[in-house]
Amino acid sequence: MELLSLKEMCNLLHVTRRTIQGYEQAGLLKDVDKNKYGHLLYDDACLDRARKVRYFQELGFTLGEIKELIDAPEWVLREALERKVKELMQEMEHLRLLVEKTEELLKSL
Amino acid sequence: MELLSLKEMCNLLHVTRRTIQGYEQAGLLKDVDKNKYGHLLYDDACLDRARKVRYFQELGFTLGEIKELIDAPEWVLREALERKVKELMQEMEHLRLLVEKTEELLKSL
DNA sequence: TTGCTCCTCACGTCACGTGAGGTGGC
DNA sequence: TTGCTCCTCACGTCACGTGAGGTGGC
Repeated sequence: MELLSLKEMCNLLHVTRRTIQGYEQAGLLKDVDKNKYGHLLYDDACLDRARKVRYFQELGFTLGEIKELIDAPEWVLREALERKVKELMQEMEHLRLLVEKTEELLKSL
Repeated sequence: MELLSLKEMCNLLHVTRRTIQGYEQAGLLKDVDKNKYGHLLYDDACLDRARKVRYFQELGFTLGEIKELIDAPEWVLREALERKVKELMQEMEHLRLLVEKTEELLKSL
């Protein structure tokens, strides 16, 4: 199996090494091995997992919440996602009003 | 002139005293007086200013950016707001796609 | 004296950013 | 030896949260 270096992971995920380190500190991710120079190595399962974390973060979950969700049974995930979708829709509506208000303000400047 | 207590400010703005303290530390707000017991007092100009800060925060500006903006000439404000509106619209589009993707995911669960 | 509210520090939190100090192949 | 990359701490940042310790009127 081809293993990925930390740098390759970072490039694929568009994050810095510090972000990956943060995931490790949060107990979300772990290198599968190190090469003879001590360089960190990851496999495809790690990559998938890191992508999942990224996706949950985009949805607005904290790393702590993600830790509870990422290996949770499906109904837990489902409920969390449904709640989050509602929150995001409210946030979008809030942003819409804010943009509207700001465009009015810009006209009056 | 009727002065407002810190508590009244907080209630009107729906923020905690710590938030107001943060504004003061950032150099954005200052009490106009203290009563004989040392309690902080604010006037209507403070309230307006705090509301402005809140509004800028909702738009996504940091306290540091707000410090640059709040007393800036109109064209500086205009440019900043126009940029921010564009950012917010991109963010809204991103959220829309994210919600769409998540609703698809929910169907498949 | 007790209970309540207000004050001013000041450390904690979250998700990283940003060096510091050290290692190993080229 | 120099330059480059990688490593592991560990303090810094941002906008507050959350006590700690002290004051004053009731």
